[in-house]
Amino acid sequence: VTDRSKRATIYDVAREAGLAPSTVSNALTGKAGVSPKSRARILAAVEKLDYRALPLARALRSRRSYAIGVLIADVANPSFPDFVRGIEDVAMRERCTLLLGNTDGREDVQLAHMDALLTRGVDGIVLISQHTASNEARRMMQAGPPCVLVQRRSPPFTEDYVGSDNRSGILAAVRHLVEFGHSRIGFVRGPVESSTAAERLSVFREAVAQFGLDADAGLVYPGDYTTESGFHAATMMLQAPRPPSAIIASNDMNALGIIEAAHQLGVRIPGDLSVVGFDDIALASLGRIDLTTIRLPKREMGKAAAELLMRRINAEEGEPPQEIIFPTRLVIRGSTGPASRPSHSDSTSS
Amino acid sequence: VTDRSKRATIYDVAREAGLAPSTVSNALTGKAGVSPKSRARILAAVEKLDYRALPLARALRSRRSYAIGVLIADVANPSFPDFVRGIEDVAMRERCTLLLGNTDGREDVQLAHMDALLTRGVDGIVLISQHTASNEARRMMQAGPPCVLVQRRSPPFTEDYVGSDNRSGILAAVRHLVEFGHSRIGFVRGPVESSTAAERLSVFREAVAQFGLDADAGLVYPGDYTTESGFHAATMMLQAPRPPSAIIASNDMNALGIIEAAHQLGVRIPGDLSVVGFDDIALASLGRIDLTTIRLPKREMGKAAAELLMRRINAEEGEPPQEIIFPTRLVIRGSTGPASRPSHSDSTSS
DNA sequence: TTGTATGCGTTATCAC
DNA sequence: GTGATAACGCATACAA
Repeated sequence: VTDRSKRATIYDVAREAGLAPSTVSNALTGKAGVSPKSRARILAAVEKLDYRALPLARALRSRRSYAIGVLIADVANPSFPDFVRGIEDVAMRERCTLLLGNTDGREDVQLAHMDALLTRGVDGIVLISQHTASNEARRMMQAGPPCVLVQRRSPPFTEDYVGSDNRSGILAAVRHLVEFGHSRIGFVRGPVESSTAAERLSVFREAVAQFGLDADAGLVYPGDYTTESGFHAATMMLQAPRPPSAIIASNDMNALGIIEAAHQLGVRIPGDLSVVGFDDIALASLGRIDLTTIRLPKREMGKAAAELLMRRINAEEGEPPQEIIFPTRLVIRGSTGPASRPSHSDSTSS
Repeated sequence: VTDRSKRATIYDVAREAGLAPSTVSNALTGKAGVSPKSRARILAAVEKLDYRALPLARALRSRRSYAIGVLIADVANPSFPDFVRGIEDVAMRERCTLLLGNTDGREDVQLAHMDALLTRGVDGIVLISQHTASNEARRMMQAGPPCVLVQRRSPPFTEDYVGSDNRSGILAAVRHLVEFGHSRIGFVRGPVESSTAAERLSVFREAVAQFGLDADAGLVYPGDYTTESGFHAATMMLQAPRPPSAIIASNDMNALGIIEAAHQLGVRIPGDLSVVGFDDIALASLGRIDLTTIRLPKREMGKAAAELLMRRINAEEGEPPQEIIFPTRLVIRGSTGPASRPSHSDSTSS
């Protein structure tokens, strides 16, 4: 059906329909100024020859590839599929194909991918949690086709952006923990390059001040979005002289690491330690995990990013960069509970 | 850096180097017959103008796109990233880009994706767990560029294939359970279209006969690879008059559903029920999950599939289809244990 | 409304 | 070893 070697071209269709190639092109690309009669003849010929325009050639000529690039920091994070599905939703509708790149959070890999995408003539790019601060990255975003940033950006905020309301999310989480009587709350911060992680941290610090919680510097642990990072952070924090009675993770995968560390140290959840995640991945609701977390409407965010991108692609220049912030919602499950009486006793040593 | 409008073309390089475009092309694509001197001049010009060939144009002319398509049934399955990474490993080395498609296990979506990929001129396609039986699918695979199937195929087995040794995996699992004294073993079978699922089932039946286990038809439950399916299957089986004392899941995600159902029914694992998964996703090793499972070398399989595909792409026709089967290994964790004395008592009703 | 000619950036062909 | 020139398949001015 699709062997390139003996595939019908627009010329074949033109001949079959007794019209000129340009007319066929006009008809097929939906341009006005083709008589209904000709259009019908062309459609018939197309049907008969099973003609489909070659995207390659079309893209070369028209500078429109009907392909959009999606760069993701970590395919293995369960949040990713949700974003992708949202993007797919609109991509399919717009007859676009997705080019996927996994960057491992490394800027060099990201730049290489971006270069490959640009050079392939994608119509636009969705950057999910990618580096945006460097000159190199900036230059690419400006020189190339439209870009929409998701969940990470850098000042000055001159790009289209889809993000989440981290402020209310973190505040809700802290308030929830405070209501349970927690006053020593640990916090695993996400990657330093992540604007989202930075925002969450700053809001957390605000909340600590606002609610009069322990502002111990040791309660903020540097990390990233991985399970390993959560494991490591919790292992350290829980074995410190005065361990926290609750920890807010950088995200759900991170929280799984925290839970694992607690498990290995014999620290019970939520008895000895409350844990709050961020994202609300599907696993969080499993009985064995039962993670209280801050839900992110990931699919909707992906969809919004793609919609915005399509608008940029189809529209004239000029509109100022847009910023779409999605609300978050605290989903309370079994990983959070009342703080044990005083400041809870020292956990078992390793 | 990459604005298409004022991007250096091969003509610019040729002018800069004082040579002809075709010579530049020859030099850049590594063809023999270009003097070292010219080559150096060309390289210098390329450097100076920051020239990079446009893949679009290159593909149009040379019929080689340096892009390969990857179709996956379910991006949300944690196994998927591992396969993809394996594919990526070799794709990057070969300077290929990945075009990703998610098919949801639906054949119509799959065919649409395949059409899009073919029509985009990808050099090859890796089909992970896709439909391969229909005429339509077959025709596409034959008419188009090379295809490599992973984890699912249909007779007659005339395509390149990368799979796993399901036989020894299932046998090891059953033996393991038998050693624990289990004699009523449940089995959730994967999607009917999956050759892998079918093979596992048939081996399971063999094993049941071989070890003289209960051959109750109710112990084989139809399902697929999802968590929901596992949940549903386990909910039914555990509430049946004579529930199994162990269940082998269609895969790890499926096992999570089984564990969840047990959790909700108050059935303890492994006290009342042993569970064995298939895949060994990262989560399986978490203390809260602790799933005994049959490990699949996913990344290696992805890599092997990509390597095989590259060979097909670069080689002349003629070699017979190849089949690469990877060994599996039973990883014993905490979700399996001794069978409770007799045939275990009825579980709590919902 | 339709047709003609040309260009998109590259590689392939075949002279030189 | 090198260089004109013609494709690749389509879209776009512009002429008819």
